[in-house]
Amino acid sequence: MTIGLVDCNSFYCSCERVFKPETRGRPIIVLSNNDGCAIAFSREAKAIGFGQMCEPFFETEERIKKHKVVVFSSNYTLYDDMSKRVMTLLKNYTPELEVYSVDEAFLSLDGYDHFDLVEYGKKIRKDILKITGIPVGVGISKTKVLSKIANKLSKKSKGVWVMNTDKEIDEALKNYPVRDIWGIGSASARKLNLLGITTAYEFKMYKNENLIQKMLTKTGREVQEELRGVRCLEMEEVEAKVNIANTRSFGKDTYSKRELQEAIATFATKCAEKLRYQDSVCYGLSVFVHTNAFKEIEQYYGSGSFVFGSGTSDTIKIIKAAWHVLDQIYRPGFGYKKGGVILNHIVSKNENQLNLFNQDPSDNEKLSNVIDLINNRYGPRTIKSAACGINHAWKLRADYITKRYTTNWNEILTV
DNA sequence: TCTGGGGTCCTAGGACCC
DNA sequence: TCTGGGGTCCTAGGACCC
Repeated sequence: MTIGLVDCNSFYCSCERVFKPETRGRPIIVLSNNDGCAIAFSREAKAIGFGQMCEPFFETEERIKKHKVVVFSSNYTLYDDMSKRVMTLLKNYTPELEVYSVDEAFLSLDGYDHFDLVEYGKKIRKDILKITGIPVGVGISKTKVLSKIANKLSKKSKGVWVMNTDKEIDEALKNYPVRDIWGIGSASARKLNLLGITTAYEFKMYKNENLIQKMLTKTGREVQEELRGVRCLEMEEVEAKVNIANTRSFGKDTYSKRELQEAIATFATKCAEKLRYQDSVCYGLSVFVHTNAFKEIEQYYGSGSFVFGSGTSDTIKIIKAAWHVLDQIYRPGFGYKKGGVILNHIVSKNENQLNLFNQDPSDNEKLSNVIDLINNRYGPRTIKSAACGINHAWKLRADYITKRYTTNWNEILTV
């Protein structure tokens, strides 16, 4: 019974660093969409006091200058591609890989007990670094929750941490704050503190399981069992998404309905592409727009939803529905700062039920598929609905964006 | 005065994650 | 001037059914 967790160190920063080797050893931060706030920090940046998730960028500019921090806008095209490379390599080290997020994956290592797991972890690290340029940490233990902890401890040693005996595990848990356990957030940590529990070890040993179930629900109870080495969270197949969203802050306050329509159409298009990519259809969507919550002005938050007669993944249909909702929620006079489209009630294309009373033949699957093909070959948005507009006055800021070195021939690295 | 019992389905909201 | 985005799971409670 062994599970490994491989996690890329400061992933976004590391991706940028691969193509800018001159930034080695220098503090790096990566900004969120719209250059709004800091979301990723290199080790050097953490060492000089950065690291607070979502700290507003403009409030840190002084410190950034002072420490000569290298700043990047986020470049998700690059990060996604680098992520795929890392994950593809990781498949070589396990019969079963669960990609948990863009920068981490669980490896089933059942039956590897006779291996020298520390050496195995070191090999994984070395190979990934050599081939992709991304440094990773490897944690190995009995359950997912424990391997998460092992992974965190790996960052403070040489990148690999294995704990498989009860002694090794208890020793680690005694110094591990309950708040830092995977699955225990601030609300649960507060409740556990009330019971006098502050370390992972105390949580593991706490005997009143019924109370834990009551206070932290099933989720919290499973975490407790996992700390005890009992597997509750299995390796999972990566399943199709149940909700698909595309939401953005606008670069400026937006008053014009026309501009909102363009933004909403763009979000809807993006959602529909993701939907088709996973061979699904949706039965409903919701749309929201709201004013700038940070300003002391009259606020308005509008949202509404739409239900389709039968499942669809047709971009045109989805845009029309989203606009219909926008018509209902738009109030003139407000400066909108944020908006989004969320698709829900998603099922596999094969399970789509046609509606007896509403057999809509306009669902143009072929058209959407051809558009996808063209956009895949010639670049995103080569062809799009005119509804999305051209100028994108609402567009976000990205003043420090790097090139798409690995996915676009025109932006390939020059040496 | 007193008001059954056993279900299912859906949704909103909380909590958590990266 | 400026404040991110995209997900999952669980539970309680309402609506509804027989």
